[in-house]
Amino acid sequence: MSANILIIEDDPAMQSFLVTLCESAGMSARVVDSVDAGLKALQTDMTDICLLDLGLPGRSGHEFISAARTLSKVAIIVISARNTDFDKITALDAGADDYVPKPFSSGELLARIRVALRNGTREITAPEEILRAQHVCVNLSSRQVCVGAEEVLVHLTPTEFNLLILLMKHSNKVLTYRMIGQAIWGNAYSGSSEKIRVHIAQLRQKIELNPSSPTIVINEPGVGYRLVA
Amino acid sequence: MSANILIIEDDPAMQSFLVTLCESAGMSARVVDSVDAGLKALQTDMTDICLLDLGLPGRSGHEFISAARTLSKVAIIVISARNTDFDKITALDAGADDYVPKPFSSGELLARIRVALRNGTREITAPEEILRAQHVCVNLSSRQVCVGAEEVLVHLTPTEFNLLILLMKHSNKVLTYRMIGQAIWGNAYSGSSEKIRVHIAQLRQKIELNPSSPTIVINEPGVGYRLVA
DNA sequence: AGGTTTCTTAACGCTTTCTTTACAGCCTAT
DNA sequence: ATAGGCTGTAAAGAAAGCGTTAAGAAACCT
Repeated sequence: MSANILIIEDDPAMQSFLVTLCESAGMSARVVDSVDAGLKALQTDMTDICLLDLGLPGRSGHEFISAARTLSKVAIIVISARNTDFDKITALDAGADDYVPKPFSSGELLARIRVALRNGTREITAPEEILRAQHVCVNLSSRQVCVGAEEVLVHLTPTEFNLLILLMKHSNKVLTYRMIGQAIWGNAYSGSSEKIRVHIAQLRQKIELNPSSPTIVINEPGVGYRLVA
Repeated sequence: MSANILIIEDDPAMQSFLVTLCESAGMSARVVDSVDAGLKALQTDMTDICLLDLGLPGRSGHEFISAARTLSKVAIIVISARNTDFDKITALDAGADDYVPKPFSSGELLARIRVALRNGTREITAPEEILRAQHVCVNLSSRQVCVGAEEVLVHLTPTEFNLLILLMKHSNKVLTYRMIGQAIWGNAYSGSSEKIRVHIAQLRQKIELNPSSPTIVINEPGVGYRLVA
C-alpha cells in the first residue's frame, strides 16, 4: 500500500524537493500549485495526505483547509514559513492535522507523514452513529435508546445516557469506578462509588431484560463495571 | 463530559503551568511525575490525552510511549526541550501523535490538543493484552480468565486475580512470600504466609485442572511460589 | 412561582470476599 | 522412626462491597 501524497506548493524548488522526498520514501506524489487545483485534485485523485504550503498566491491556504474539510477527511499537513501563533492555531482549528514550520528536517516531516498515515487507516470506518450491545441499541445523534426485539423506545436521563455510551464505547473492558467518575463528572468526582451504584441500578432497570440478574452491565467486584456486547 | 488530560512531567513549575492551561480551557488535568505512575494512571484513570515530557528522570519517555501503546490508543503529545531530529523521529515512530518543542506557545499547544481530541473520537478500541500460561489465559482489559481447551470462563475474586497476574508477569521466577504480600497488600502486609496460602489454594481450585497436584502454581518450600508457563 | 424531572446522599439487607483459626498430611533432619 | 516445620484444606466469623429504596436537594421546564 503506497501512500498518495498531494503537494500544494508554488515554489518550484520546494516542489521538487518534496516530490523527491516522498518518492524516496516509497510514496507517490502529485503536485499542484494553487488552491483551486488542489481542491480539484482532491475530488479526482486518490489522496491520503495533503502537504500544504500556506504561503500560496491567490486564495489562501486557510481557505483550502476549510474547503477540503467539507470534501473529505484527508489528512492535511501544513508546511509554512509563516510561523506566528495565529497562523498555526487558525490552520489547526480549521481542520489541519499538523503544522510543520519552515525550515524543517526531512526526517521529521516523513515521521509526521507516517503519523498521519497511521491515524488515517482507522478513518475508513466512519464513526458509528448507532451502537449495539445484545438487545440494546443506541442512536448517538438522536440520543434514542431501543431495547428488546420489538425495539421499544426507552427514556434515559442524561447521566444514564452518558453512562451507557461510555460503557458501550469501551465494551468488554472493565472501567474502574475512578474512570467512570472522571469521564462523567470530570475532576469534580469525589472518588466514592455510591453515586455510580445508584445510576447503574437505574440504568439496569431500564435496559436489562431482567434487572435482578443483569446480562449487559456486569459488576467486577472491587474494580468497576463492564458492558458485555 | 470534558476531556481528561494526563500530564507526565517532573518540573513543578511546568506542572502547574500545564494544569492551569488545561483547566482554563475547560479540561480536567491530572499530574504524575514519573513513567511508572503514568502507566499506572492509564490503567485506573479515564484519559483522553497524555502530555509527556521526554526529559524525565528514571525511565525515559520513549519507554512510556511504547508501553502506553500496548495499553491503549490514547493520544500522546510529547513536550520536550530535546529537539534533535532523532528525538522527534523516534518519539513519533514509537507511537506519539505529536511533538511540541520547548519553548512552546500555550495557544499552539491547546490547538494541537484540540486536533488530538478531534482525531481521538474516531476509535477507542485498544489492543487487548492477553497473558497465557499452559491452559490458562487472562484478558487484562476485560479481567476475564479462561481455563482449559474449551476456554471456560472462570470468575476470580480481586485478590485471586491480582495474585494470578502477579505470578504471570513473573512467570518461571520464584516470588517470595514477602514479595507477594507486599505486591498485593502493600505496606500493610504483616509478614505471615498463612493468608497467601489460603488464596493460592482457592486460585488453584479455579485454574488448575487437578487442584490436588498443581502444574501451574508451584510451591517452592520455605521460599514462596512460582508460576510455570 | 409551581410542578416535574433528575441528581445526590444516606441507610439497610444481602451477598461476596477476606481473614483467621484449626488440623491433617508431607517432607526433612536428627 | 519421630519430631518439627512447612504446606494444603476446610470452616467460621469478620469485613467489605453491592443492589436497592427512599427522601431531600437541585435543576429544569413551563
